[in-house]
Amino acid sequence: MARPDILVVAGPTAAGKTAVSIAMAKRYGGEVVSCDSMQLYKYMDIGSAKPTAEEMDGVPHHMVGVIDPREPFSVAVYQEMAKAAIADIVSRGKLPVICGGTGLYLNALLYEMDFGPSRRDDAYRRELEDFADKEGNEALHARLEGVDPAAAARIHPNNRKRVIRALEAAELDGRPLDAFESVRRKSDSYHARMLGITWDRPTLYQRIDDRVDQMLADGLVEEVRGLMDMGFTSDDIAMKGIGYKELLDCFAGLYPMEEAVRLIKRNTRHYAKRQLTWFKRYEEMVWFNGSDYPDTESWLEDMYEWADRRS
RNA sequence: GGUCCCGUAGCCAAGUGGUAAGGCAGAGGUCUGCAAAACCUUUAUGCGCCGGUUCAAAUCCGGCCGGGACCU
Repeated sequence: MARPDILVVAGPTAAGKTAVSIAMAKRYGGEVVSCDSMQLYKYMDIGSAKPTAEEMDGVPHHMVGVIDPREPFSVAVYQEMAKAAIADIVSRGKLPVICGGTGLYLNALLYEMDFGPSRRDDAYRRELEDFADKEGNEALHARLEGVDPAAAARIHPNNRKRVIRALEAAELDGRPLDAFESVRRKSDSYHARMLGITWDRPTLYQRIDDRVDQMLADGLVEEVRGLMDMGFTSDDIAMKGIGYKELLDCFAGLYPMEEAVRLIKRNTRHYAKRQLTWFKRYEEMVWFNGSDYPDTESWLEDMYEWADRRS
């Protein structure tokens, strides 16, 4: 049985992944599998820039609005669910179009990442957190050095989250993170064609600013208020998303609305930059820079041509 | 016209004689269970301009330019 082909559309936020992935799905008889850590959640529509029913234009979408923000979620769960969705699409003879903004989640599909049984232990994490508060980051890092020297060498002592996760894996799971490195290779489950979309930096940043303004005009404030009414607080993981956390802090009286908007734009720019750094690592990715084209049509035309050639 | 204060990176800003803190923005990067997260690296041969004093000046002196306050 031939490996199923999948098409990956990746790029920084606000580049236009949604429109491109839907256009691709329509042209090649595909269905979109979202690879986005925020669009997964229910009730968070405007702030996570979910495609509207109108935008979807009849193209089925998977992994969008399927998780309650209260549920614990992780990349391991994403991997399992997304792979099932891809298998389902392939079984129906359709093309899975992975629309990706979350690098780690994309890696979970493209690489042989074995997460094993769930070993997340919040109590243990808290214990390590307390230890670090009292003894310092260096002391925590030294503990890791004792059980998983390779991981300790890779993780900066200040990166407490990672140090704690590595300790959790080594001490609780008995499987040092370093063991995963050996299986860190390209997955042979899929033959992925990688399409990267981007813009010149100033244009991308302008698009981000404009989109944030649009989200506010579309009712982001009301959406966040609604989530607060449902009982969500800034402690909830899903509320750590850009646009949500700033507005929550604003409502809590930490700063005025004007400042919240400024922070949302700035944080989104930072995020876009990190995404770009992540996606640059995919050498097989072919980039299409929207700034090189006079209009969306010619931009898409070039992508179609590339896709036709590679098919 | 006079008196006083201020002028340090794109922005905020410390530094009052010994060879330019820090923060923000920007740029680059890391990445196997919170990833829209977390973390790392990097940014002034230069302190408004010109001259002087000194072994040594962002720091002291003089002049000029620019901004502000007050007085007439």
